[in-house]
Amino acid sequence: MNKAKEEITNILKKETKLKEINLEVPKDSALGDYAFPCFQLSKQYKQNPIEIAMNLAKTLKPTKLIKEITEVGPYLNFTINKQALAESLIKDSQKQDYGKGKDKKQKIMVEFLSPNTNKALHLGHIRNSAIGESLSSLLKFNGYKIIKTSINNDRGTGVTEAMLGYQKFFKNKFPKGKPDKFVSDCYVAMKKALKEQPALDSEVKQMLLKWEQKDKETIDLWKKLMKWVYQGYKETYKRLGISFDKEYYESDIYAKGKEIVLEGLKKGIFEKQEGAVIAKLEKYRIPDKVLIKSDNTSLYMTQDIYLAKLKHDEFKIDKSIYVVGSEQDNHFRQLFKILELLKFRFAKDLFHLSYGLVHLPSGRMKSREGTVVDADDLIEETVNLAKKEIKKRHKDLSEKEVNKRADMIGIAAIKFLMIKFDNTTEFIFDPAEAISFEGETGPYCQYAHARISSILKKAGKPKNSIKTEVLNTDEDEKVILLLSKFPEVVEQAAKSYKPHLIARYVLDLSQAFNEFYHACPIIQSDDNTKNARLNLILAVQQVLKNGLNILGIKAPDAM
RNA sequence: GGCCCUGUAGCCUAGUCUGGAUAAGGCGAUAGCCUUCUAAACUAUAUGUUAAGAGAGCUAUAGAUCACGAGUUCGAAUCUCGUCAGGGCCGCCA
Repeated sequence: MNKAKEEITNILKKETKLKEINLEVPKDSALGDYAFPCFQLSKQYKQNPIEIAMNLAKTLKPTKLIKEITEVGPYLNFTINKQALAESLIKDSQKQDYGKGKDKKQKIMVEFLSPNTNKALHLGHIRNSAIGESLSSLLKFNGYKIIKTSINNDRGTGVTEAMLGYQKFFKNKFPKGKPDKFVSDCYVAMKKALKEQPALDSEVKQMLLKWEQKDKETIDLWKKLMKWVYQGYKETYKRLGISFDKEYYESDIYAKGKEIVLEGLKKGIFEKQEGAVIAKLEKYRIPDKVLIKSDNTSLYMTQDIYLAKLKHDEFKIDKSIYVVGSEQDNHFRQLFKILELLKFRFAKDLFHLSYGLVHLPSGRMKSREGTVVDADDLIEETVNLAKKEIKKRHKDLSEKEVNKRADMIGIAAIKFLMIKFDNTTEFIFDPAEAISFEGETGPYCQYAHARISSILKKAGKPKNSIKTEVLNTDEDEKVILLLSKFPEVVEQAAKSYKPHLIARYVLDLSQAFNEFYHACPIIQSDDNTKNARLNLILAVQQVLKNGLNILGIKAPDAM
């Protein structure tokens, strides 16, 4: 909480004896910066809220930080003395660790991306990883120790279909372009063949069986394809800034978990029906779930039970977050309930961060039909557009520099688009919006940062001592107030696992800065004002950078 | 059929958890700004002038029955119930 808000809370607590003070922000900033609605006291005081507000306004005295306390109807409004607030704030917020939370001494594991390794990454993976990465950075910034993980679903029907597709249609060929795309081609070709000749299905089953029996030829083929896929992924990960502390592989653990389930069966937690082991969950208003198939093989769920335990055993984590799309809401409700029934202590520390699917204008993406937006293509397209824009503005940059900037800007545009909505929001992917750099976009925020850099470069480093009283226009004050709120925003976003709150904040700050920039001369002002404003924008620059960093977006000095 | 999520200007969203003042932002539309730090030319070398261009900038205006109906409350976009519409999931896929 910033100092001004803290002071208001303390004053009100002392006066009203309330334990919790819920302050609001007035709709109109002319009314004040914080408001205390007095309705909540009217029962206790047996007075109407307007009178209470009047009395409080008389009793409470302004302080150094609180310039004015006024009553407007039933509201008690507080106007902050921004110049006083700015005194320590500007210095504080120029530091790299401004907004950082205290060390929470807790370890959180964040699982995200978790691709099926029979195909290249698509648009959905971009949203997933943008959320996963930004959530991880956010929690880390807030003081948690973070372990990022992904489980590669590298076996099963899909992977086998890609393998058979390779054998049937691409035998002895090698990838020409990006190797994961080549594997996608094998998969899609096989899917197409299966549609035309459903009888081929038995060949898939046979090959899967051979794989499970560790038939050498089959395993070699599998290894070959997986190598290609990971080669391709590695490139995309690097470009998007995705990294993991630990990667799991379904092929290592897919058969495990059965023991846990069988033990549960023995204890009567699960039931056997028609040869399959089933968790009866309907009394919890969750659909029942098969845990071991009647052919005695396991399922994704079986493995997930094991993996949940493995994560806790291996890393001694305090919390486990799964970033997975909303289509699997039920899967995780089932998983968490099952783990609870099995009496694992960590069952209460699991959280499914569900996010809405990304649709295409033509409908839902289906990779088996090839109707997806490929991740690399999307990046390429956006980066190319950024390149054009850069060349329009700068004629004398080296090709290398243009490419570097274009990468930074294009990827910022994509990531920001993926994070700026609340995670539950589904959206229809509009290519024009993805490559737009105006309005509520990543490049807009980057531009604010770059602009500040360019001003500072021209003006030089400001002096340390600041006369904050000159920062007295509406625009100055708006920026100061926003700067003071950054730590609360981080806290709130981390608490609720909502990275989009950071995106919103960065937008607000960029906007406030741009308004300020247009209204308030900096370099042309008198020395005191110039120095104070340079210090102010230095603070804005740092906070923008901190915010963008959390979102996995680079803060450029020029663009 | 059951369960979960969503419904806010022409369009996209924030706000909903934790009820509070005139419902906020972006796109698009319309009308402007022409610089101070982007940028060209000129000479009078100026915080200059000029035609233009550019715009990851800014300002203003218009645009909302917060899906609909009821309830709770001093007060509802927000909580509860119902209806409608869209999306997702529903025992041996992930």
